[in-house]
Amino acid sequence: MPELPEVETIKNDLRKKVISKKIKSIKVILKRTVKSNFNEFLTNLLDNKFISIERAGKLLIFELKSKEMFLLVHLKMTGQLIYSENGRIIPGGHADASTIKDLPNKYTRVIIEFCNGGKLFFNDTRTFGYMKLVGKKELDEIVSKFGPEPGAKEFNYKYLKKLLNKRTANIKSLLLNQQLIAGIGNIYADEILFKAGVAPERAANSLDENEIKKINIAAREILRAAIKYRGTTFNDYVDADGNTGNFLKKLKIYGREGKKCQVCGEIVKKKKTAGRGTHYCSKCQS
DNA sequence: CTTCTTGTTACTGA
DNA sequence: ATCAGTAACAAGAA
Repeated sequence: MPELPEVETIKNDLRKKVISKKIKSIKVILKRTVKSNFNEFLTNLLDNKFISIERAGKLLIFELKSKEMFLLVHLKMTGQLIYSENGRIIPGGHADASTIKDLPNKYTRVIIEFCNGGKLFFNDTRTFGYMKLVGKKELDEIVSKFGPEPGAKEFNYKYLKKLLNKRTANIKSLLLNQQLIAGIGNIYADEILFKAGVAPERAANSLDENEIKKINIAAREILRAAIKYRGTTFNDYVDADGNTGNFLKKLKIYGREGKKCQVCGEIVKKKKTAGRGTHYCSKCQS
């Protein structure tokens, strides 16, 4: 489940690999993955090059050199973007062994080939992810809908307080709302609330100053640490070299249902909140 | 066989 | 406007 730290890792990896390389060919294996007009998609990308890669929440934005066009890539739950040269994955200089053996594989939906022979594989088991070409105006509309990211200056106590004050919804659903805060998904929402000591079902407007501050700080710290560890691989996530992330072993609550809480020893529980599987410690979180 | 998994959008009824 | 719940999308794991 790529969330902000995973998409950030891929972005940083790909910047070193595909910027300024001329696009030689595009192979669209599953048409439905490409949300743009098919011929437009091809003609705008061919012989073009990416000049920058940015990220808004969980959305990747590849800026194209000509025509002020942008390639958007959303990985949704199972999407992967893996770059390889000469059929081999180029190690990015970090420890974990690659989990990807064969490329393309049965889940490869799009291949972008560059003039140096390098290929960018878009794999996606469940095919919810997409690629889409947009102009500047449409890009701005999309990006303007995202709330501030936990790492941004605007994401401070004042912002959070104002946001939560007037809302009765449970805090977890608001952490997951990309229009309010961009980049948090199910794994990090649970981790943030555990670290903050706040129960996921608490009504946002019932949180006191101290709890809001704790959530604010926990969000910043957990996402920063997860980026440092190159993200969490729970199921499908790999970085641009096909390597798994290293934050899984740092998770304190997500996926630990039935195990002992690492802080107090209570059994970690799981239930559905905000429509998602939600892990929590009934002793540490209230 | 059923149930569960999740990012996002859409829809319902409150 | 906000909210909780659900479906949809899809494919695999358990």
